[in-house]
Order: sequence, then structure tokens, then C-alpha cells
Amino acid sequence: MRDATTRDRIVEAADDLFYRRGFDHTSFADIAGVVRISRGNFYYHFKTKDEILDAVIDARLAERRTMLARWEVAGETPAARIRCFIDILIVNQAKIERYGCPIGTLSTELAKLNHAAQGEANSLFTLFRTWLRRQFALLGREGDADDLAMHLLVRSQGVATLFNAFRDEAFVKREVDAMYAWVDACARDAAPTTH
Amino acid sequence: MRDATTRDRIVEAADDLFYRRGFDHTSFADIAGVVRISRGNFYYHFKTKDEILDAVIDARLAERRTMLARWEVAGETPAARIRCFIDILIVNQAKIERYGCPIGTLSTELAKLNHAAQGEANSLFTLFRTWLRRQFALLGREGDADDLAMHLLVRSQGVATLFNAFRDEAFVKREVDAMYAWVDACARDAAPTTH
DNA sequence: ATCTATTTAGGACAACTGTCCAAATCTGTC
DNA sequence: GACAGATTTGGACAGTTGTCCTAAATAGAT
Repeated sequence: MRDATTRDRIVEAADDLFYRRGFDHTSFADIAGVVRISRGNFYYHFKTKDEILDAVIDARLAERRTMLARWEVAGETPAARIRCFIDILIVNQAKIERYGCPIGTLSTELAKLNHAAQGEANSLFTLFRTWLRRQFALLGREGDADDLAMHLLVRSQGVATLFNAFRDEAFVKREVDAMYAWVDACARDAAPTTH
Repeated sequence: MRDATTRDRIVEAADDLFYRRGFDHTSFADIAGVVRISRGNFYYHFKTKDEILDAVIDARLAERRTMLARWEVAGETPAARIRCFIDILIVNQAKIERYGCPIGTLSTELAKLNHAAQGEANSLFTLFRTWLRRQFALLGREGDADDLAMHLLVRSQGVATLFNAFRDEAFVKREVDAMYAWVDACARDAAPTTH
């Protein structure tokens, strides 16, 4: 806790490598090579590889939390905030094309490894799910806000997976536009001021 | 090619283990344990682990091809055939809940490993994409058949990923019903016999 | 300048990895 | 029953893995 720079650099490098190569396929040697540190030095900061994973998940949680908070204070409408979420697919296009969604691919990998940190990793999903649910509720869809949140997660995850496979930017644009239209339709259905 | 039983048993066991644990995390020892074979025997049937992966992908391609052909001869409408695809999420519910989609998770893993067989694995996606595209065209949506096919892949992939994370059967049922309704709407939009 | 606690380096350790080989075993034919 | 080819065995191999320990280096306070 005293000198956090080395520990933070380890977490930062592990975060990046876990994303790009996967948790299991990233070795201590890989991380050490990036941080320029002795392999044996890890044990001082983390007792096991799983502890590094926990720290990486915590870092991702904190980062996404501040990102969501930033979207809140913008003073925009709930629909505009939801569009910020959809825009992740555009903003992070290059990385998603190569490595997929950082949250979805980690969750998938840990499920296959039957890893103890599955629940921790899924709390990343839950963070977005809860945030989206609140936005849909503010939109006037209190009744099915959670279903709508899950539906949007479904579509963003699916787009990320297939973009990673086919690497077709036009496909992403089409799907993002369709998600925009879907959010607008959600808002329209909520306001009973029909023609 | 002469005596295929041992080779086939290796491919079958590898197929299962690659799905449940992932390709990278499955060792020769794991497969040998299932097939009850000496570790050294692999080299007689396959020179490298990558050759086993190729054989597994070929086996999956053949299996899915016959499955799609079976859905064709049923004499059903294109919409009914598309529903067969959606029903995979219900029929294979237990496995998808534990291990995700066999095609999507393999594609994702090989992308992270930057593996040479990425293209081979993606041909599994292409198989379904092409088949769905044909069904949507038969439905009268020649113009955007491929977009509709990709959209359905998006949603099934997203549902598989999030089902694997949250393990909520009611969520799958909701999303499958929504996909049913979406297919019906596609058919309705195609036939210009509006009210 | 000395002492103490923190941090790092370098390597030992056993287990496991994919690959590869020589010897043994099995199988079917003459 | 002997032979030849196909199949399998068990282990060698060099490399990598996560873990762990001890000694050295560093930094800060006195």
C-alpha cells in the first residue's frame, strides 16, 4: 500500500495482457517483460496469479464506474446516456475488432477454466446492467427496465463477438444504428403521447 | 484413414474438451485420459496439436452441415427453419449455460491466441450465416437477407454469452420469444399484403 | 553514518507442456 | 507358424509454468 507504483504497473500490464491474450495464456514472464521487473518480485506484491486477476478485475470495475458516473453528470437525457453505452462499440472499435469485448471475453474464459473469480468478473456485467436498468427506468420503462438492459447487453455482446470474427466495420455501423433506433422506439413506447 | 476408430475417438474427445475447457487449456494428457491411450500415440495420428484442432473444426463443420440439411428437408416454411436455429438456445440450454456457444467461444479464444486456425473456425460462423441468409431470401427479404442473418447471429451470440454469465433461464426464454416475434415481423414486412 | 524496514533480484523447485523416438505389440496374409 | 505392416507403448527431451526462498539493494529516519 506504501509504494503503489510497481504494484500498479503490474496490474496495468496484466490488465492489458489478460485482455489481449487471455488470462490463462498470459504468464508471469510476459507481465515481467512489460513491467521490466524480476519474475521473483511478483511474490512480494501478489501471492498468486489469481490475486493479480482479482486486482485487475477491481481496476476494471473502478474504471468503468467512473466512466458511467461521467456519463451521468453530463446532464443529458437517459436516451443520450444509453447511446453513450452503445457508442463503446465505435469508440473502442479497433480493440474490439482484434480482441473482442474485455468483459465478455474474460467472463467466457473464466467460465471455461471454472475459475473461482467468475462471480467477480460477472460483477462487471452487473455494473452495466444496473446502470442501464436505471436509465431505462428514467426513460419511463420502470416495468421492464431490467429486460431492456439485458437486451442491450445481448446485442452489444453479440456485435463484439461477431465483429471480432468477421472484422466488418460496415456491419458494426448497421447494428449500432439499429440499436439507436431501438432505444428511440423504447422512449416512444414509454411516452403515451401517441399521434 | 485405414483404422479410423482411434483417430475418431481422439477427435471426439478433443471436440468435447476444447468446448468445455478451451483449446489452450486442454492438454494431450487430458485427451489421452479420456480416450484411454498413451500420450505418445498421438504422434501417430496427428503431428501437432494444431492438426487435432483442424480435425475438430472439420468434424464440427460436418455435423452442423448435416443438421442444417435436416432442417431443410423438413418441408417447413423458411420462418420455421429460422426458428429451428433460434431453438438451439433452448435445445442446448444446459451446455450453453455452462460453457457458452461452441462456435463463438472457440472463435474468441483463437483470436486471443492469434492462432492460424482463426479462419477455419470462422467458417463455422459463415456456415450458419450463409444458411440463414438463404432462408431470409426465401422469406422474401433478398435485399437485406445477409444483414438479417448477421443480426440473428448477433442476438444468439449475445444470449449465449450472457446466459453463460448470469445463468438465468427466464432471460433466455424472454430473448428467444423476442427473436420469434422478430422473425415474424421480418416475414410480415416482406409480404406486401398489409392490412 | 548507522540502523531498520521496504523493495527487488536471481534462481531453485517440482510439475506440466507439446514433441518426438525406439521398442514392443497387435493384426492379417502367406 | 513366420513374416510384414500397422498400431501402440512408455519414456526421453527441452522448454515453460506458478510458486517460493534467500540474499542483495534501496530508502528513510535517526
